[in-house]
Amino acid sequence: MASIKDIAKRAGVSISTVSYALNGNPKVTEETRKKVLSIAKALHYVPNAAARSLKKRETKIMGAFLTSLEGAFYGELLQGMKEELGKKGYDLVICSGTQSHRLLTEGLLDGAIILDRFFTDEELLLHAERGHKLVVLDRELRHPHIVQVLLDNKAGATFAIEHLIARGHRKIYIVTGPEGSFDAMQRLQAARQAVERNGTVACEELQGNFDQPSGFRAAERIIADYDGPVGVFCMNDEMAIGMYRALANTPYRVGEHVHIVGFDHIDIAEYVQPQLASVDYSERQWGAVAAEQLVKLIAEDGEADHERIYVKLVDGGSVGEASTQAENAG
Amino acid sequence: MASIKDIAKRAGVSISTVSYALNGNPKVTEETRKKVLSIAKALHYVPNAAARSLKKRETKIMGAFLTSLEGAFYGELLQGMKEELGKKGYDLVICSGTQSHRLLTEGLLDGAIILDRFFTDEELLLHAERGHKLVVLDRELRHPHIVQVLLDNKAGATFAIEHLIARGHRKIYIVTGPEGSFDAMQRLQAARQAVERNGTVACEELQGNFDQPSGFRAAERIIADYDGPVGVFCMNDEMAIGMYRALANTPYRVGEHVHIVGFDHIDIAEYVQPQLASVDYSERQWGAVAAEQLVKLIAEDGEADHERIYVKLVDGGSVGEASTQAENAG
DNA sequence: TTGTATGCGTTATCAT
DNA sequence: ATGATAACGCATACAA
Repeated sequence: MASIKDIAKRAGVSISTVSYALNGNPKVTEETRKKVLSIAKALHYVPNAAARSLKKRETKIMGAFLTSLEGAFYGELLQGMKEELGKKGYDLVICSGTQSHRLLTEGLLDGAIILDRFFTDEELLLHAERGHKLVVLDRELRHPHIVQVLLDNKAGATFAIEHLIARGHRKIYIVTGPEGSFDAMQRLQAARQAVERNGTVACEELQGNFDQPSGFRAAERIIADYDGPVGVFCMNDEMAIGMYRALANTPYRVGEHVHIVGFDHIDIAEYVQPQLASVDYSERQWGAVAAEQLVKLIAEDGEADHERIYVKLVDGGSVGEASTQAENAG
Repeated sequence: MASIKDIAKRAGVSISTVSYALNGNPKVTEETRKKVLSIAKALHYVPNAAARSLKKRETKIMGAFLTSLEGAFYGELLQGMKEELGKKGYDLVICSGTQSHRLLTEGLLDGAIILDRFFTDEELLLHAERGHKLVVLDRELRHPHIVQVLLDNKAGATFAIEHLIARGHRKIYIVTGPEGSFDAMQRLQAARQAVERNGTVACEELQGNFDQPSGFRAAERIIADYDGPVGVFCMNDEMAIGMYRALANTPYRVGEHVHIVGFDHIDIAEYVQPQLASVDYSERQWGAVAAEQLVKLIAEDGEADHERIYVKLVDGGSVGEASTQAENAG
């Protein structure tokens, strides 16, 4: 509650002298500087963020916007952002839900990283148009104040399909992501191309939406039509896990009857039996790169570049050779 | 960038009229109100958070402080907070790291929920003393401006130990949590009591710190001394998972030679084989209750109550009957 | 080296 | 019903 005014009174100087002393301005005497600082400490003085940012027109706070707080997925990503931003003197806050979009527009944030389908492109472009800086992780958006740091979805999906084909699978299911998802769209497009490049593969698409229940339902569909080993590309690991759960109650075995590749290589992928083959990338790096570009965008005003985060396939027992022995389950 | 001043100019009225119109003050004519609103929309007017909170001395933003952004643990908890706060007109931001503690002190937040061992008690008490409101989830702290919403750790630990004893185990290990952790301390204390209440049980404590590697190391210790089936209470699930990993490379089997109970009932607990018995509670409810109390504390100034979150034991194959057949592994 | 004065955008009090 | 004005806490250009 103590303000520079209170300090000024106690120190017998003016508020500007206090301000100078507090901000290390060399104009002030070492003596008065010390006096002011000691009084400030005694009064537990803390600068008021609202007043300072009203004046300086910056907050030194960046925001990360997520579609949801749930799921094991974002920890490393956020950690990567936080560390990188911390080095540059920024704090990071995580926001979620359309209600919190106001934090962006009301000027509480110096910049933001977006991984949130609840933002419309129009909303983001309007915000950029008003002079604010953004990094988008989940869409392609061209604007001088926006930089994209995108996963290499196409490479990942291609790896996944090619892995299944290399293991001899000629019947492949693709379990897709939710309608609005940019990642899902890119993965689907690349997966289709990979299938088509190989004329002999039969491919069927099942609608999913990145959560476990949708993977569970997809598995039920696959079982209903089962007449021999199949490959499945689940466009994320959550759905693959849902599929494991569904198959656990049946005579069908992962890696034997149903061969699964996921995407994201989340922690659980390492613990399920058999281990889930999945497309992997460094979440931490993704976050760090995004943060780095955002700071650049703000500091150098427009000199930041779009970036791509590379992926690789991590093998696992969830994909075996397509063999005719497995035609009958159990 | 447009301010009420700009709107006033365009509308040919004073800034106070604009302010009234924008805030729905009935003193202003319906006609001018409409004009002001339409101009505001045309100018993409957004109120400036810094100016408003400088004046009103509130931000309508609450903060949740976490020790780390990593780990699958906090999703539901935060969701519970966000939903509850949203209903009451508050936004929630998630913060982590000592650097971000400034957001608290600088008045950017109307209140905060603390689950972060990097805060010292002194720091929190000082903050409360300055008039701010806090809910703590990870310590006991008595102050008129602080309310506690704590897990019933003692009941949980007691359940865990009693479960092992009920299954016939007479040799029990307790894998503890990190030094500073309030939850760990409470669990340990209750576990010791539960053991002592039953005179015939041999008990040994192994130091852990809530992460997987420490569970892994504890398992190695247990194996080294193995001479018959043992019960293990891992004070959280992460360490239990680490133990699973360690045992996977040995002839010892979970639920046969080493019988494990965890705490938190995290998602992975359902996917490991055999399923991990663990102390469960509703994260979502925990978050919602914390949020509710925080709002109360701010609105009614001191009329909020300390709350306790109840727990229950979820059984799993990780604990079987203590049987002498299992004395020799493999 | 220090003090005075102004303005950031808003709300709110007091006139008119 | 509307306008002029002060105040919130801080930074800073300018005066002394």
